[in-house]
Amino acid sequence: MTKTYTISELGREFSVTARTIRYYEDQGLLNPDRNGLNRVFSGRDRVRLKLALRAKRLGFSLGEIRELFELYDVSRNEQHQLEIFLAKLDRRRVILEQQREDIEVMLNEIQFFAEQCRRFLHEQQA
Amino acid sequence: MTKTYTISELGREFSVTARTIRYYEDQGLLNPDRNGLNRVFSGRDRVRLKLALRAKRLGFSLGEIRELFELYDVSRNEQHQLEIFLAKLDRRRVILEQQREDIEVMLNEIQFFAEQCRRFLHEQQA
DNA sequence: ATCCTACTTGACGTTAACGTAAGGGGTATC
DNA sequence: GATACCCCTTACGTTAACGTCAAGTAGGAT
Repeated sequence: MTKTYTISELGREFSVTARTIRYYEDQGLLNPDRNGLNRVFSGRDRVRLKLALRAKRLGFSLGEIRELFELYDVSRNEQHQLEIFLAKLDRRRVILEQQREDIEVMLNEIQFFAEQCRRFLHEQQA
Repeated sequence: MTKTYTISELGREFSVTARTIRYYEDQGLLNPDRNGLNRVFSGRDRVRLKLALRAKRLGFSLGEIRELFELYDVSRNEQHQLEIFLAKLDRRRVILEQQREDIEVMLNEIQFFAEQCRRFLHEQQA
Protein backbone atom coordinates (compact mmCIF):
# COMPACT_ATOMS: atom_id res chain seq x y z
CA MET A 1 0.00 0.00 0.00
CA THR A 2 1.96 2.99 -1.19
CA LYS A 3 0.74 6.34 0.00
CA THR A 4 -2.01 8.12 -1.93
CA TYR A 5 -3.37 11.65 -1.87
CA THR A 6 -6.69 13.40 -2.34
CA ILE A 7 -7.02 16.43 -4.53
CA SER A 8 -7.32 18.80 -1.60
CA GLU A 9 -4.31 17.32 0.16
CA LEU A 10 -2.16 18.07 -2.86
CA GLY A 11 -3.77 21.47 -3.22
CA ARG A 12 -2.95 22.35 0.34
CA GLU A 13 0.61 21.05 0.12
CA PHE A 14 1.44 23.05 -2.99
CA SER A 15 -0.93 25.99 -2.56
CA VAL A 16 -2.97 25.42 -5.70
CA THR A 17 -6.71 24.99 -6.16
CA ALA A 18 -8.46 21.76 -7.04
CA ARG A 19 -9.38 23.39 -10.32
CA THR A 20 -5.72 23.75 -11.17
CA ILE A 21 -5.00 20.11 -10.42
CA ARG A 22 -7.96 18.95 -12.50
CA TYR A 23 -6.80 21.18 -15.28
CA TYR A 24 -3.33 19.67 -15.14
CA GLU A 25 -4.87 16.23 -15.41
CA ASP A 26 -6.88 17.45 -18.36
CA GLN A 27 -3.67 18.63 -19.99
CA GLY A 28 -2.05 15.25 -19.47
CA LEU A 29 0.36 16.18 -16.70
CA LEU A 30 -1.21 13.95 -14.06
CA ASN A 31 -2.80 10.49 -14.23
CA PRO A 32 -4.69 9.87 -11.00
CA ASP A 33 -6.56 6.62 -10.43
CA ARG A 34 -10.22 6.70 -9.56
CA ASN A 35 -12.23 5.48 -6.66
CA GLY A 36 -15.66 5.78 -8.20
CA LEU A 37 -15.58 9.35 -9.37
CA ASN A 38 -13.01 10.55 -6.89
CA ARG A 39 -9.42 11.02 -7.97
CA VAL A 40 -6.73 9.10 -6.15
CA PHE A 41 -3.27 10.53 -6.64
CA SER A 42 -0.07 8.48 -6.34
CA GLY A 43 3.34 9.56 -5.15
CA ARG A 44 4.31 9.76 -8.80
CA ASP A 45 1.50 12.24 -9.38
CA ARG A 46 2.70 14.24 -6.43
CA VAL A 47 6.24 14.38 -7.78
CA ARG A 48 4.97 15.36 -11.17
CA LEU A 49 2.89 18.16 -9.72
CA LYS A 50 5.92 19.42 -7.85
CA LEU A 51 8.07 19.32 -11.00
CA ALA A 52 5.34 20.97 -13.03
CA LEU A 53 4.99 23.84 -10.58
CA ARG A 54 8.71 24.42 -10.51
CA ALA A 55 8.86 24.41 -14.29
CA LYS A 56 5.95 26.83 -14.36
CA ARG A 57 7.76 29.24 -12.08
CA LEU A 58 10.51 29.22 -14.67
CA GLY A 59 8.16 30.11 -17.49
CA PHE A 60 7.49 26.69 -19.04
CA SER A 61 4.03 26.37 -20.55
CA LEU A 62 1.93 23.37 -19.55
CA GLY A 63 2.39 22.04 -23.06
CA GLU A 64 6.16 22.16 -22.75
CA ILE A 65 5.99 20.50 -19.37
CA ARG A 66 3.89 17.67 -20.75
CA GLU A 67 6.33 17.27 -23.62
CA LEU A 68 9.19 16.90 -21.20
CA PHE A 69 7.26 14.35 -19.17
CA GLU A 70 6.39 12.39 -22.27
CA LEU A 71 9.93 12.45 -23.56
CA TYR A 72 11.16 11.46 -20.15
CA ASP A 73 8.85 8.45 -20.22
CA VAL A 74 9.29 7.37 -23.79
CA SER A 75 12.85 8.29 -24.46
CA ARG A 76 14.25 4.99 -23.22
CA ASN A 77 13.26 3.60 -26.58
CA GLU A 78 14.78 4.87 -29.74
CA GLN A 79 18.18 6.38 -30.27
CA HIS A 80 16.70 9.01 -32.52
CA GLN A 81 14.25 10.02 -29.85
CA LEU A 82 17.10 10.34 -27.43
CA GLU A 83 19.04 12.57 -29.72
CA ILE A 84 16.02 14.79 -30.28
CA PHE A 85 15.53 14.89 -26.56
CA LEU A 86 19.12 15.86 -25.96
CA ALA A 87 18.76 18.71 -28.42
CA LYS A 88 15.62 19.89 -26.65
CA LEU A 89 17.33 19.71 -23.32
CA ASP A 90 20.17 21.74 -24.70
CA ARG A 91 17.91 24.44 -26.04
CA ARG A 92 16.22 24.67 -22.71
CA ARG A 93 19.57 24.75 -20.95
CA VAL A 94 20.52 27.82 -22.98
CA ILE A 95 17.28 29.54 -21.99
CA LEU A 96 17.79 28.67 -18.34
CA GLU A 97 21.32 30.01 -18.39
CA GLN A 98 20.02 33.21 -19.95
CA GLN A 99 17.45 33.40 -17.20
CA ARG A 100 20.09 32.81 -14.58
CA GLU A 101 22.07 35.68 -15.97
CA ASP A 102 18.97 37.88 -16.02
CA ILE A 103 18.42 37.07 -12.39
CA GLU A 104 21.97 37.90 -11.43
CA VAL A 105 21.73 41.24 -13.18
CA MET A 106 18.40 42.03 -11.60
CA LEU A 107 19.49 41.01 -8.12
CA ASN A 108 22.50 43.27 -8.47
CA GLU A 109 20.32 46.12 -9.63
CA ILE A 110 17.94 45.60 -6.76
CA GLN A 111 20.77 45.55 -4.25
CA PHE A 112 22.37 48.64 -5.72
CA PHE A 113 19.11 50.51 -5.75
CA ALA A 114 18.20 49.44 -2.23
CA GLU A 115 21.59 50.72 -1.16
CA GLN A 116 20.88 54.08 -2.73
CA CYS A 117 17.53 54.24 -1.01
CA ARG A 118 18.99 53.49 2.39
CA ARG A 119 21.70 56.07 1.95
CA PHE A 120 19.06 58.61 1.01
CA LEU A 121 17.04 57.75 4.11
CA HIS A 122 20.09 58.21 6.31
CA GLU A 123 20.83 61.60 4.81
CA GLN A 124 17.29 62.69 5.56
CA GLN A 125 17.67 61.78 9.21
CA ALA A 126 20.92 63.70 9.69
CA MET B 1 20.87 65.86 -30.70
CA THR B 2 20.76 62.63 -28.73
CA LYS B 3 20.08 59.51 -30.71
CA THR B 4 16.50 58.52 -31.45
CA TYR B 5 14.87 55.34 -32.75
CA THR B 6 11.92 54.35 -34.91
CA ILE B 7 9.53 51.66 -33.84
CA SER B 8 10.90 49.14 -36.31
CA GLU B 9 14.50 49.80 -35.29
CA LEU B 10 13.68 48.92 -31.72
CA GLY B 11 11.61 45.98 -32.89
CA ARG B 12 14.54 44.64 -34.87
CA GLU B 13 17.05 45.19 -32.10
CA PHE B 14 15.01 43.35 -29.48
CA SER B 15 13.10 40.93 -31.71
CA VAL B 16 9.64 42.19 -30.88
CA THR B 17 6.86 43.40 -33.15
CA ALA B 18 5.71 46.99 -33.52
CA ARG B 19 2.44 45.87 -32.02
CA THR B 20 4.23 44.86 -28.86
CA ILE B 21 5.98 48.20 -28.59
CA ARG B 22 2.76 50.12 -29.12
CA TYR B 23 1.11 47.94 -26.53
CA TYR B 24 3.88 48.72 -24.06
CA GLU B 25 3.35 52.41 -24.67
CA ASP B 26 -0.35 51.88 -24.12
CA GLN B 27 0.45 50.23 -20.80
CA GLY B 28 2.61 53.15 -19.74
CA LEU B 29 6.01 51.51 -20.07
CA LEU B 30 7.28 53.77 -22.85
CA ASN B 31 6.78 57.48 -23.58
CA PRO B 32 7.91 58.19 -27.13
CA ASP B 33 7.73 61.69 -28.57
CA ARG B 34 5.82 62.31 -31.79
CA ASN B 35 6.82 63.61 -35.16
CA GLY B 36 3.34 64.19 -36.54
CA LEU B 37 1.79 60.80 -35.97
CA ASN B 38 5.03 58.86 -35.94
CA ARG B 39 6.58 57.77 -32.70
CA VAL B 40 10.10 58.90 -31.90
CA PHE B 41 11.81 56.86 -29.23
CA SER B 42 14.59 58.17 -27.02
CA GLY B 43 17.54 56.35 -25.53
CA ARG B 44 15.58 56.28 -22.31
CA ASP B 45 12.74 54.47 -24.08
CA ARG B 46 15.24 52.02 -25.46
CA VAL B 47 16.66 51.27 -22.03
CA ARG B 48 13.17 50.88 -20.64
CA LEU B 49 12.24 48.45 -23.35
CA LYS B 50 15.34 46.44 -22.62
CA LEU B 51 14.60 46.40 -18.88
CA ALA B 52 10.98 45.52 -19.53
CA LEU B 53 11.88 42.57 -21.72
CA ARG B 54 14.35 41.26 -19.19
CA ALA B 55 11.78 41.57 -16.43
CA LYS B 56 9.25 39.81 -18.62
CA ARG B 57 11.60 36.88 -19.14
CA LEU B 58 11.64 36.58 -15.37
CA GLY B 59 7.88 36.44 -15.11
CA PHE B 60 7.04 40.05 -14.22
CA SER B 61 3.70 41.20 -15.60
CA LEU B 62 3.59 44.45 -17.54
CA GLY B 63 1.69 45.98 -14.65
CA GLU B 64 4.43 45.08 -12.21
CA ILE B 65 7.05 46.43 -14.58
CA ARG B 66 5.24 49.73 -14.86
CA GLU B 67 4.93 49.87 -11.09
CA LEU B 68 8.67 49.44 -10.74
CA PHE B 69 9.31 52.14 -13.32
CA GLU B 70 6.95 54.50 -11.58
CA LEU B 71 8.43 53.82 -8.20
CA TYR B 72 11.88 54.24 -9.64
CA ASP B 73 10.88 57.65 -10.96
CA VAL B 74 8.88 58.92 -8.06
CA SER B 75 10.63 57.35 -5.15
CA ARG B 76 13.13 60.16 -4.80
CA ASN B 77 10.38 62.04 -2.99
CA GLU B 78 8.93 60.75 0.20
CA GLN B 79 10.55 58.63 2.83
CA HIS B 80 7.45 56.56 3.18
CA GLN B 81 7.43 55.82 -0.51
CA LEU B 82 11.02 54.73 -0.24
CA GLU B 83 10.27 52.35 2.55
CA ILE B 84 7.38 50.85 0.66
CA PHE B 85 9.65 50.54 -2.32
CA LEU B 86 12.32 48.81 -0.29
CA ALA B 87 9.76 46.33 0.95
CA LYS B 88 8.64 45.64 -2.60
CA LEU B 89 12.19 45.18 -3.71
CA ASP B 90 12.70 42.73 -0.91
CA ARG B 91 9.67 40.68 -1.79
CA ARG B 92 10.85 40.50 -5.35
CA ARG B 93 14.33 39.57 -4.24
CA VAL B 94 12.93 36.58 -2.38
CA ILE B 95 11.09 35.48 -5.50
CA LEU B 96 14.18 35.90 -7.64
CA GLU B 97 16.27 33.87 -5.24
CA GLN B 98 13.64 31.15 -5.32
CA GLN B 99 13.81 31.24 -9.09
CA ARG B 100 17.57 31.05 -9.02
CA GLU B 101 17.34 27.97 -6.87
CA ASP B 102 14.76 26.48 -9.23
CA ILE B 103 17.11 27.06 -12.10
CA GLU B 104 20.05 25.45 -10.34
CA VAL B 105 17.96 22.38 -9.58
CA MET B 106 16.66 22.18 -13.10
CA LEU B 107 20.06 22.64 -14.70
CA ASN B 108 21.41 19.85 -12.52
CA GLU B 109 18.54 17.60 -13.48
CA ILE B 110 19.05 18.36 -17.14
CA GLN B 111 22.74 17.65 -16.91
CA PHE B 112 22.19 14.43 -15.03
CA PHE B 113 19.58 13.26 -17.46
CA ALA B 114 21.63 14.20 -20.49
CA GLU B 115 24.46 12.19 -18.98
CA GLN B 116 22.19 9.16 -18.67
CA CYS B 117 21.10 9.55 -22.26
CA ARG B 118 24.62 9.75 -23.55
CA ARG B 119 25.65 6.73 -21.56
CA PHE B 120 22.71 4.84 -22.99
CA LEU B 121 23.67 5.85 -26.50
CA HIS B 122 27.22 4.61 -25.96
CA GLU B 123 26.00 1.26 -24.71
CA GLN B 124 23.89 0.89 -27.81
CA GLN B 125 26.89 1.40 -30.03
CA ALA B 126 29.04 -1.17 -28.23
C1' DA C 1 1.35 61.45 -60.72
C1' DT C 2 2.03 57.12 -58.79
C1' DC C 3 4.21 53.68 -56.42
C1' DC C 4 6.61 51.90 -52.41
C1' DT C 5 7.61 51.79 -47.72
C1' DA C 6 7.10 52.77 -43.03
C1' DC C 7 4.11 54.38 -40.02
C1' DT C 8 -0.56 55.25 -37.89
C1' DT C 9 -5.25 54.19 -35.42
C1' DG C 10 -9.07 51.37 -34.42
C1' DA C 11 -11.17 47.15 -33.45
C1' DC C 12 -12.03 42.44 -33.28
C1' DG C 13 -9.69 37.69 -32.56
C1' DT C 14 -6.85 34.43 -29.98
C1' DT C 15 -4.47 31.59 -26.45
C1' DA C 16 -3.20 29.87 -21.91
C1' DA C 17 -4.44 29.04 -17.46
C1' DC C 18 -7.27 28.99 -14.78
C1' DG C 19 -11.97 31.17 -11.90
C1' DT C 20 -16.56 30.49 -10.88
C1' DA C 21 -21.23 29.07 -10.72
C1' DA C 22 -24.75 25.43 -11.18
C1' DG C 23 -26.29 21.09 -10.02
C1' DG C 24 -25.41 16.57 -7.95
C1' DG C 25 -23.29 12.22 -5.37
C1' DG C 26 -21.28 9.99 -1.10
C1' DT C 27 -20.48 9.73 3.89
C1' DA C 28 -20.31 10.85 8.74
C1' DT C 29 -21.90 13.63 12.35
C1' DC C 30 -25.24 15.92 15.24
C1' DG D 1 -32.93 13.20 8.59
C1' DA D 2 -30.88 17.40 8.14
C1' DT D 3 -26.29 19.51 8.15
C1' DA D 4 -21.82 19.67 6.73
C1' DC D 5 -17.97 18.36 4.02
C1' DC D 6 -15.54 16.57 0.34
C1' DC D 7 -15.73 15.30 -4.06
C1' DC D 8 -17.51 15.34 -9.04
C1' DT D 9 -18.77 17.24 -14.10
C1' DT D 10 -20.23 20.70 -17.32
C1' DA D 11 -19.80 24.90 -19.05
C1' DC D 12 -19.44 29.63 -19.44
C1' DG D 13 -16.41 33.75 -17.89
C1' DT D 14 -12.00 36.18 -17.36
C1' DT D 15 -7.33 38.24 -17.90
C1' DA D 16 -2.92 39.31 -20.05
C1' DA D 17 -0.43 39.99 -23.98
C1' DC D 18 -0.40 40.37 -27.87
C1' DG D 19 -1.95 38.85 -33.38
C1' DT D 20 -4.29 40.31 -37.24
C1' DC D 21 -6.85 42.70 -40.41
C1' DA D 22 -8.75 47.18 -42.43
C1' DA D 23 -8.30 51.60 -43.79
C1' DG D 24 -5.72 55.71 -43.85
C1' DT D 25 -1.43 59.08 -43.78
C1' DA D 26 3.10 60.92 -45.02
C1' DG D 27 7.52 61.04 -47.40
C1' DG D 28 10.76 59.64 -51.09
C1' DA D 29 11.94 57.44 -55.46
C1' DT D 30 10.85 56.81 -60.25
